[in-house]
Parts: sequence; C-alpha cells; structure tokens
Amino acid sequence: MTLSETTRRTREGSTGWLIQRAARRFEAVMSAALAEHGLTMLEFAVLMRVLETGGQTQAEIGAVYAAPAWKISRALDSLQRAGLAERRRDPLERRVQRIHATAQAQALAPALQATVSATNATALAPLTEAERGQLHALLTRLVAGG
Amino acid sequence: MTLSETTRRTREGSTGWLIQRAARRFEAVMSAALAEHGLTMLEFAVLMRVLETGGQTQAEIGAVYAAPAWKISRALDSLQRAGLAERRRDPLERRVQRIHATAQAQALAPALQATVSATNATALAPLTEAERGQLHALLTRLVAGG
DNA sequence: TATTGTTATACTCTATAACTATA
DNA sequence: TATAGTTATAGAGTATAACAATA
Repeated sequence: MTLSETTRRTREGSTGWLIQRAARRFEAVMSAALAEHGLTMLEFAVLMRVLETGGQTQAEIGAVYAAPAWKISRALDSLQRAGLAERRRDPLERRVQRIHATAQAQALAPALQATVSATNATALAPLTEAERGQLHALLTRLVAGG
Repeated sequence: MTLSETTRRTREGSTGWLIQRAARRFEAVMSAALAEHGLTMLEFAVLMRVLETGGQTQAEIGAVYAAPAWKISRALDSLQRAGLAERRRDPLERRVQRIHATAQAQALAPALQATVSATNATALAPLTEAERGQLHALLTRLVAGG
C-alpha cells in the first residue's frame, strides 16, 4: 500500500467522525448564544424562516428543517409566548395555520442575526476566509448530493 | 453591500447548520451499518482504539472520545458480552482495568473496517476524491483549532 | 375517510451522583 | 481521603400514536 493510499484509507475511516465532532461543538456554542435570547436553535431557525417568508403553514416550515410536526408546534408555542410569531387560521382552509412574524420579531431580528453571525465567526475562526468558503461549498454539495 | 459580502454573510449564517445536517445524516447511515454487526458507533470507536492500542485504562479511552466514564463502562460491557474485548485488572494498581481486544475482535476487524469504509465512501460519494481530501483537511483544522 | 395540527404516552439518552473497591 | 470504575436515579429529548377539528 502506498503512502497516499494509507492516507486515503485513514481519512475515509474518520471524516464522518470529524463532521460529528465539529457539529457537536457548533451546537454547543450556538445553543448557548441563542439561549441568551431565550431561543433554541430550532426556534431561531423557524423564526428566521417566518421573517423571510411569512404565511407558510406549519407543515411547510417543518419540511424545510426535516422537523416533525409536534416540534414545530412546540417551537411556535414558545415563539408565540415570547410575542415573536403568531398563528393565523387560513379562512379558506380552516385546518391550516399560517405563521407570521410580529413587529417585535422584526425589531429583534438584527440583534439575533448579529449574535448568530458573531458565533459563527468564532466557531469558524480557525479557518481563513477562503477556507470557510471552500468548506461551505463542499458541505453544500455533500448535503445536497447525498 | 457588495455581492461577495452578501454571499459571505449568508454563508456565515448557515455553515454551522450545514455541518449539523451532514453530521446527522452521517450518524444515521453509520449507525445503521454498524448495527448489522451489533455495535453502536461508540462501541466501534472504542473497539478500534483497543485493537490499535491495547492495555489502556478506561479513563484513557474515555478521554479520547470525550465520553463520560459510565458510557465507556457500558460500551465495554457490551463488547465483553460479544466476546470482543476483555478487562484485565492491573496487578500493581488494582483499581484500574486495562482493556484488551480478543482474538475474535482481531478476526472481525477487517470486516468491520470494510463496512465502515464502504459506508463512509457512500456518505462522501457526492464529492470527488480531491474534494474529500480538502474536506477532511478543513475539518481537521477546524476541530483542532477551536 | 383523509388531512392539519395538538396533546399524551412511552421510550431512549444523558447527566448526576451515590456506591464499591482499592489506594 | 482520594481515585477507578460501576450502578442507580432523575431529567431531557424523542418517537409514536391517539386525538380534535376541518375537509
């Protein structure tokens, strides 16, 4: 076995575990950062989605994050309690609830985005700007393709 | 804001989530593959470690994977039941147990590694060989540096 | 009868700490 | 008293499915 082959085999056996370690670390710091705003990562993701595209149904939002319906329910309960989102029954199809962000959510958005951006920057700090771009591109292809 | 700036900011806001998605997907396929051999991911990792470096204490093994002592205990219970690892009391320091792989484990190792290698290859299939190397290098630096 | 969303239940994971044996 | 490892217990997180309302 050549050296490069050995390198390749070793790598194949551990890249997945590296992804996991990176993910766990990211989750820890991002959860902590968002907790200061009283949000979980899912709640933040849902809120951003709602700010960007209001009027979606809960099923539609859940599909984006591959989250089960009850998690979206719970996340929205929390966001609603915090005055950040509201559910409005669709008058034509009264089974669905269409979700909208409140003015309070729009006021909070910049601060949230700043927090997330700063946390992300910290988490990715070991890499140069060019490398961050590479990593993002590689992960995008990996996730999209699998 | 320039286009590249917009790209950068969007990216910063989502690379971490991409890592998480990739990690979750990897965990799902790898867990399923190892389950066919009756192993969890931690059990497999511990077993590989023990095959490579026998005679370590449980605390030492736990440190490698940032796993709490009781998880190593449980993993070793399972490996021992399967006849793959054994605990031997250190005669000079009878509090510690030094872990060794059995002959059965050594016989099983090639098949396990083949499974993991194949699963990894499948999981990373959307990327070219060169890209896989890049991803591995980037993640290594990311995990080591943070 | 099927679908949207909610609630309840049971199950798995994890963390914490109590515990045993040894030093 | 401190350490290596184990076991027990409680809490969080998750999945499953029962449920209500609407179609």
